[in-house]
Amino acid sequence: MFSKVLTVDDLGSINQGLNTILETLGVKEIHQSHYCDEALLKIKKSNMDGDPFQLVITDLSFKPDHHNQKIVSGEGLAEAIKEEFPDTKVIVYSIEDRIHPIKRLIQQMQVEGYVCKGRRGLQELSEAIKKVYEDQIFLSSEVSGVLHSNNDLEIDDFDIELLRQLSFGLSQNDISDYLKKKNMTPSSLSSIEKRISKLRVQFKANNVIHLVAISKDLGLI
Amino acid sequence: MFSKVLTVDDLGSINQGLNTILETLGVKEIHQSHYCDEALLKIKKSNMDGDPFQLVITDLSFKPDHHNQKIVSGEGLAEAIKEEFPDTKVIVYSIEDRIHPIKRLIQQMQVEGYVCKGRRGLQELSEAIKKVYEDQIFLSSEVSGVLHSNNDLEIDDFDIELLRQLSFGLSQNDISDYLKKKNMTPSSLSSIEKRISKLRVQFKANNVIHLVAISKDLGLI
DNA sequence: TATTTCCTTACGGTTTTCCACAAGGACATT
DNA sequence: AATGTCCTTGTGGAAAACCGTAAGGAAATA
Repeated sequence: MFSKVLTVDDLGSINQGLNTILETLGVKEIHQSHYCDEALLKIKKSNMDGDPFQLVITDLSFKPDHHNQKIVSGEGLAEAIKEEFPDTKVIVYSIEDRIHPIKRLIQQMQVEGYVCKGRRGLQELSEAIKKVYEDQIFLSSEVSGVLHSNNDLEIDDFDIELLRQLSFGLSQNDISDYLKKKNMTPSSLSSIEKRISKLRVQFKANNVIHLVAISKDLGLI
Repeated sequence: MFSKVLTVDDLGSINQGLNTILETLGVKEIHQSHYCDEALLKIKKSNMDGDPFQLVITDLSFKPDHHNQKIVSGEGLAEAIKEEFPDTKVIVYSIEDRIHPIKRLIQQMQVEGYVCKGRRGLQELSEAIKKVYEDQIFLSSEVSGVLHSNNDLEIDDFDIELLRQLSFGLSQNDISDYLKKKNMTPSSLSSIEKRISKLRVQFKANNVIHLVAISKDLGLI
């Protein structure tokens, strides 16, 4: 079993349930952080000392504070960890149950596990830790369909940016001008119409309002 | 101090931090529920037995389950409690930090306190319990501006319904027809345009897409 | 009763979105 | 070189949204 684990959340108190799980599994050293920046520092230090954390368990959402933090979310933390210390295993443990952000964590950030907080959260977290220790990926039963549902596989960064600009209230003409100014392609009004139309078909949206609402519900934007 | 308190969340394990707070404050009887329906049953029973819960502390979001529940959210639970047992104090303790849902809890549901989960969550919860015991209302510092910001005071149920229908992809014409069919007033296309225009001004939205996006961010819909 | 105010409804004109079709260019295959 | 495919861009017309103006009606006020 892992011998040195870091847990990161913004509870402001020790997370007793989580600690108990880790102790039960035989983890010797259990450390805690309440801030992402502090967590990353601890991880760096442990690596410099030659005694790195083998596993990091982090929440996703951290409330802002009077302290200004560079990293403000578990997603950012996961990204930073995987960039600098790709061998450190990461399990994300959060209330989030929307497909897209989780897919992003697994596919882009390459985290080893995702567990939904909730009724079976701690049980699943225990399973997740065991699986990850055996070099497997673990996904909560609630979101196990994430990797197979190729519903939004063909949605690229351009689409996301398009949806974001739309949700900011730009007209399709505005977006076209914006893209032309930045010399990005495609930028024609016609192309933008086409993309939006494609997205609307994919998400079965009646119009752009509906499309943006769906995108927000899915956590796409 | 309260002597009999019920806590409701879907953690699936005892919430040790919360229990400790309650014990420290001198609460004798601490009960727990993991489902809203079960919580309401316990409250009913305690009232029938002549030994009612004096305070209920509940989360807002409960993950659905294989059990089908009548009440699926803390908001519904608060509503049911206040309807049937208006003397029972209710404090909501949740991650939610959007203004509107919280305003709704305080103003519509008449709950006595709202505490944001987060860094200072448990400390604030302790303060909240003491305040509520003294017949005062308590709001987390994060959301203390809620009651004064009269930004959306003049938004009524019609507006909400309008925004919801828009987010479902109905055209303004569709909505007009829908309202006419239900003999609801106003129902004319012109009135709908007017309402939407008013909302757009209030929220400084460039178009309906923007308006719906903002409404979703605020938790209005 | 007369007046004011507010809300609903209607109408016309402009802008934007929606949609089908078509032309041009980049790239790979034959 | 010729062909086909994919992507980008353009065009035109119908539908919907946007915006100002105005008429009608209900309730409150004088």
